[in-house]
Amino acid sequence: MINSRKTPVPMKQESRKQEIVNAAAILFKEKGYSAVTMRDLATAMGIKAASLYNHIQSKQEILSTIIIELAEEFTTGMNQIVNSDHSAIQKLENIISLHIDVTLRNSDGLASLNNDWMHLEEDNLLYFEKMRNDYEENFRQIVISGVNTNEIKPNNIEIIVFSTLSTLRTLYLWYPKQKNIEADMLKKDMISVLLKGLV
Amino acid sequence: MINSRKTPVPMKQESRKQEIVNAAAILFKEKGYSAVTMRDLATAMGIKAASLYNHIQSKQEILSTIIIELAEEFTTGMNQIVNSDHSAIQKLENIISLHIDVTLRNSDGLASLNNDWMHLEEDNLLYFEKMRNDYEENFRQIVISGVNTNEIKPNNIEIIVFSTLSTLRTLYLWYPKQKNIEADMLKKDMISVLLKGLV
DNA sequence: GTCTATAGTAGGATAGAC
DNA sequence: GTCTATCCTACTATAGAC
Repeated sequence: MINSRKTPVPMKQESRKQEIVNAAAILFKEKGYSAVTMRDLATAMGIKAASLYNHIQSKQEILSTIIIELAEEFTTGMNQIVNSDHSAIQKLENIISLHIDVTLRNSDGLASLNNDWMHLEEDNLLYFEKMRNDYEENFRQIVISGVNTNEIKPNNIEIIVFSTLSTLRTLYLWYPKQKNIEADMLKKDMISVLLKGLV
Repeated sequence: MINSRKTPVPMKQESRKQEIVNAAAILFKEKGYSAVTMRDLATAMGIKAASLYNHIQSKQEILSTIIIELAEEFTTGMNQIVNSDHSAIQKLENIISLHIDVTLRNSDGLASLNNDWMHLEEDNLLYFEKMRNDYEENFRQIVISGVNTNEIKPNNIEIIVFSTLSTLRTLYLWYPKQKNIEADMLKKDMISVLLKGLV
């Protein structure tokens, strides 16, 4: 709920809810959704558990806020890439770039997206699974078109899709540990390693 | 139920505990350690929760049985590879092979090793973390030696280590979905994709 | 080896005072 | 917006009968 007051306010509404969501993402990353209690979260916020419910409706709402927002970000980014008229290799480079951008902006939330999506309920679970499947299928089709145009070596398609996606999906685990690496350098090196190989 | 008789039987002791551990690994893979209850596990085994405690001491013991055994398997395998006199590339190929072998044998347990190790307690947590750090450091040193002998392109070392390990560590998520791929073919293709690149 | 019954604790969430 | 108090449910684990 954005701007739910009588007097209109310039910007940055609902920041208390966002603070809770951000704090929750950090805890979910450390222990997983199921192992984090509302009391843990309240302690991290410096308040009591009951007070959380003035800002959020349920623990489940926190999880879906984290995950659905990120999944939509990936979906939007992928759609732009798919609808561009770049080569397959350029599209893959843009996908790597997309993952790095999202990881820099919200690496905590990506932990939930990767490990706790199965705790989403009802419609949100179905919605997430559809976005995830579509994302993978778009990725696969880009790889296939790259093989067809001889841009990509004709290895087993599924292994290419899996190995590349698994690296991009676990960036969130690794990036925060790297102290002195800039986004542009990271993109360049990831493209080099993922697309051009080690040897 | 195997071997539940008065007369002693040659081999395969404690199989009831192993059945419980195996059933638990499947459930832990689906929902994570914290979200799986002893009632869930008992239902999967076709008994009541209280009956589980005739075979195991605690839920925690199940988790540590799954994880520590696998971690020791990786540690043993890595030590053999490190102490061999192969080239860096050959060592990396053997590491890929090790991961594929372990994944084929126990892909369910690998989910716990990857996602639920932080729920280990006390000594087991420290023991696990030491094995994991040592494993990564051994991996890193092999990559470094490969760069020094010009076997491996001098990209950012950490990116090479991270991208390769993240693919190998998430094999368990992907392999069971592949119907018609044999271990040898998988090894060959993984080596090709991970070491020689896509382009 | 499995059962019923239950102890003891901790979880998500609500009511109502301030 | 936060608090205290509390409800109700569900959890891990134990005791003791069969």
